[in-house]
Amino acid sequence: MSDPVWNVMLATCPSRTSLARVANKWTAMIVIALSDGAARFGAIRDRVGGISAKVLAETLRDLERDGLLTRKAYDEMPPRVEYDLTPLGLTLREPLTALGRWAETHIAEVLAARDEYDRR
Amino acid sequence: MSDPVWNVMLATCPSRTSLARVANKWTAMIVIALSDGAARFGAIRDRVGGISAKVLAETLRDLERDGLLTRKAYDEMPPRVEYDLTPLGLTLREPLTALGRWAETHIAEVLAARDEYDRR
DNA sequence: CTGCATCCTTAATGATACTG
DNA sequence: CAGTATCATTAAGGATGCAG
Repeated sequence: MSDPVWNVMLATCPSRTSLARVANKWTAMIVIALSDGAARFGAIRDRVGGISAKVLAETLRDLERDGLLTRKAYDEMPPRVEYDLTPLGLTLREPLTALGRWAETHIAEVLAARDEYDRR
Repeated sequence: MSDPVWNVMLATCPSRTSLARVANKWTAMIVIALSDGAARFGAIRDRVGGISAKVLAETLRDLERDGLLTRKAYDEMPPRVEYDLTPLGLTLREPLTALGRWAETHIAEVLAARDEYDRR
């Protein structure tokens, strides 16, 4: 028996939920923030500019649930929690850092396009 | 004079707005839908399962504004409008189809991870 | 057919305060 | 430090009707 034929273009295909999680700016930035290895909650928050503790905690929980990263809480005071990409999460590093680089590489063209569009 | 050093990890960097547009499920699916060439509004809506006319029209306008696709309205009745990726938009084809394939390829692992997470 | 306008509902995010 | 809880705000999305 082979797998179902997953297709993200179908509204009801389970793979759609996965695309929604992965094609997401917070996911992209968190994966980028973890590209060099494990990091603590506070370090991730510092790296992902503008993210609130609430959104970060929620997104990290979602990513852990989807098997993209691990959460390791040390029983210390004050608390220390480390997040790290799983092997599955590591497979996202390339496509998502590529998207981040795309945004940086082409922003000048995008800004120019917006400017021209808005002048009409 | 060189360009500013764009960095999507900075909340106020203009490239962040570009990442937000590009790391987005609707954007990904629309780019995928246009991978084989120009398509009409209705054809895109049919290919991107579950998208409403409103969201599609809004997203297409945003993508046109950012210079990622062109919109060509023919003066006919009933109307016909064709959308096509620009050279800039074409550079997104690879990273975004890669994300779509990722979602389809790894959804089984993701579902298994969710299952295990939820059983705790 | 391809939208836009409107209204409505839901989801995402932000702000603040607080606890182990 | 790493969250959670709560409340308020904003953005995203859906439904319907209508127009060129």
